Amino acid sequence: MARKHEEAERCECMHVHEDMIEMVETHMPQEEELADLAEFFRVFGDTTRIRILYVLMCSEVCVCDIANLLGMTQSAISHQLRVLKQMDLVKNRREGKTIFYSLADSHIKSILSQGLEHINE
Amino acid sequence: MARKHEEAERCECMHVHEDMIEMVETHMPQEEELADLAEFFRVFGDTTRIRILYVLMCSEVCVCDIANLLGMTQSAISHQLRVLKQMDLVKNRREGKTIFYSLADSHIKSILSQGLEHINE
DNA sequence: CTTTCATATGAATACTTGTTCACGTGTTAT
DNA sequence: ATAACACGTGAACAAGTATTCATATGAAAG
Repeated sequence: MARKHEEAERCECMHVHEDMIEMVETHMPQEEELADLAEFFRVFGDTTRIRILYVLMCSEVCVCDIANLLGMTQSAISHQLRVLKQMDLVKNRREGKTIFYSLADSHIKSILSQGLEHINE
Repeated sequence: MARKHEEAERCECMHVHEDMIEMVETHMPQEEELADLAEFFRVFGDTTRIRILYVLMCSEVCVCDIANLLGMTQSAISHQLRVLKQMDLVKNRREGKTIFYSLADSHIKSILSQGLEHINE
């Protein structure tokens, strides 16, 4: 989503100290890392994906079960599982015709609960 | 983002047990809470906003300093600060003509570093 | 091989979102 | 009052995204 922002017209003021600029530039992650970080959090920015993650917290389940539980089409779930998989939030396992999905990492739960903590003041 | 999904055509299979369905439904947060949660994480899903947060981790700064530091227009920054403020991630303070922004909450840092932990395996 | 079932995927569409542009607001100084 | 400055904001546009629809893949059964 970050668009162009090449040469922005800047105002004249500059309140920050020189060492502050230094400090910001040393603490700020690299551009690529920032992009990865934003992409990571964007995955949590959708209720369907969050609901899928909450289902997978309870149990390993197949795609069509998730679709049933959430009242959505298999296709929609499959598309979102792809996103979750690409970000390494879920993993899957084949058993005959069905494919079972589960959480890839246990600290996903921790991130979600920290989010809940914040919105509940 | 989350669109209609009223009546989805569901496949016939149902692998999950009855008590699993029960468990999912008791652990899944309410619809409104899920929406708030997604909205919260969506704020972190943009590199500009993340960069602003990293700047504010270092120091309380004014809008135009952020614009200068990030090489973007004051307007773009102002729009994003509004989003951050609405989600209670930042607070501000007026001093004459300038308005200083700072982090509203210290555990924002914790959420960001957990994100970094994940993407660095 | 053909059919059936569970899942994946590409294209299309409606919706969302970040930035820019122009202008409005509020404060300080002259 | 007027000008200058820092910041906020609404409209508009481009780019991104979630879902649907139709179809493809891949495995098991007949």
